[in-house]
Amino acid sequence: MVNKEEFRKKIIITAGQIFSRYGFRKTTMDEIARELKMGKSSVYYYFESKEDIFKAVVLYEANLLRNELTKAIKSVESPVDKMKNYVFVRMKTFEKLSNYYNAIFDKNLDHFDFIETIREKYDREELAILRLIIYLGSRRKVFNVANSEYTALAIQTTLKGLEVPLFWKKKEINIEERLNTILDVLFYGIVRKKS
Amino acid sequence: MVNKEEFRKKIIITAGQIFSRYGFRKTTMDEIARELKMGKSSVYYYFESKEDIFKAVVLYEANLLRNELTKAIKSVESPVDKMKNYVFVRMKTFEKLSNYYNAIFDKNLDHFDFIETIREKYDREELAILRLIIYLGSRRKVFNVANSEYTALAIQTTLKGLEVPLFWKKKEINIEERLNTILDVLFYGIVRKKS
DNA sequence: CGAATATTCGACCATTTTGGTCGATTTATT
DNA sequence: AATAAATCGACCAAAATGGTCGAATATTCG
Repeated sequence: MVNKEEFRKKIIITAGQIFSRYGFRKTTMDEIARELKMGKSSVYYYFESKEDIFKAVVLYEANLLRNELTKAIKSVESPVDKMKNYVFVRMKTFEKLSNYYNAIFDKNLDHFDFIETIREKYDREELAILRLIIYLGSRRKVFNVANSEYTALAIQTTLKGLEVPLFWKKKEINIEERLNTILDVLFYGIVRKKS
Repeated sequence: MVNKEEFRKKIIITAGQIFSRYGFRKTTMDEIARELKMGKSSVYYYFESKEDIFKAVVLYEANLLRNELTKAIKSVESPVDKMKNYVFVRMKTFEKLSNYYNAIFDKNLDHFDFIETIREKYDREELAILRLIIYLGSRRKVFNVANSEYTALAIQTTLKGLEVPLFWKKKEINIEERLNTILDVLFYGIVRKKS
């Protein structure tokens, strides 16, 4: 193999797909190896355990999410649009990164220590982004908030509340609609009233 | 328990949900029992084996499908509408009855003898329905076919071809659109040209 | 080339999981 | 109270599973 890292990535992606279908528990190392068309022992050449692969998958997805998010807020100028984009992309992307999502939110699943670490890290990062957007909006007199820190925290709480029902997407809730409503509510309380 | 049959049905429905999530193989008897809030041995009081439950689930879903279909063609009068409804409902319902669907079409899954039997039976029934619709349309001079039997067979083939890609619904194919197109094609070759 | 290194693989193992059983216990019926 | 219906926990043999190891095969490099 030309690049060992490249191969690890391939394993991560393939394993990620299987994990997202069956969950960590019900996914077999043989299954992963079979899908990769290689012997099980060969997979162990790249990762030292099943948990290790899962960890890499979750990390990979978490990074994906962060990239999407930074891209999303960079793509627009106004703070309102930044906030809108952030919420939308966060939601849409979460839908796909089911391993990251499940790892963090599914209580029934096995919980590893590293997940807590990752969760905390990304919570912190998210808070920083939100704080920045709010601060920017505040500076431009578009937002009217007393304290960026606490406001960011409040918004993050809202977003977290939004995550769980995501799992019930089977029901015919129009997610766009719902997001827009939430954004409206958010802005209605946040946007400086004219005059 | 008031009614033993009633309880069997409850097991069938619950087990059906789990089967549809994990497949036959990866579903555990303990899991089914746990979801039903009863001991595993109690489940065995109603069914004699895991395969037995699966059989019942598939049969149950197959019946559901048939009911939906007969209802659908009875709800309208014109042969064209009957045909339209039939194709639509068949498609929509298949999406939900994943156990029946998988049992029949997923080659990777374990295959039991009883599945073949069920498949053949419902193939025969479907053919009869199609034949009837075509015959009716033919009689009313709406359809123009030489032989109901063979035409029904041809349509069934088309429907079967449509089933497999259903599984790839992840892709953004607009299923309504596609169905309509197929129906158009179907009718364009079938409907008697005016004058 | 040939030695050293990287990669793959099949066979194997210890432990866990799992479908299924059984006798005992509890609950409902007569 | 006696019988039958239903539930359950403990248990088991067989299968599945995560992981190991040494050998085999490719690849790199002096």
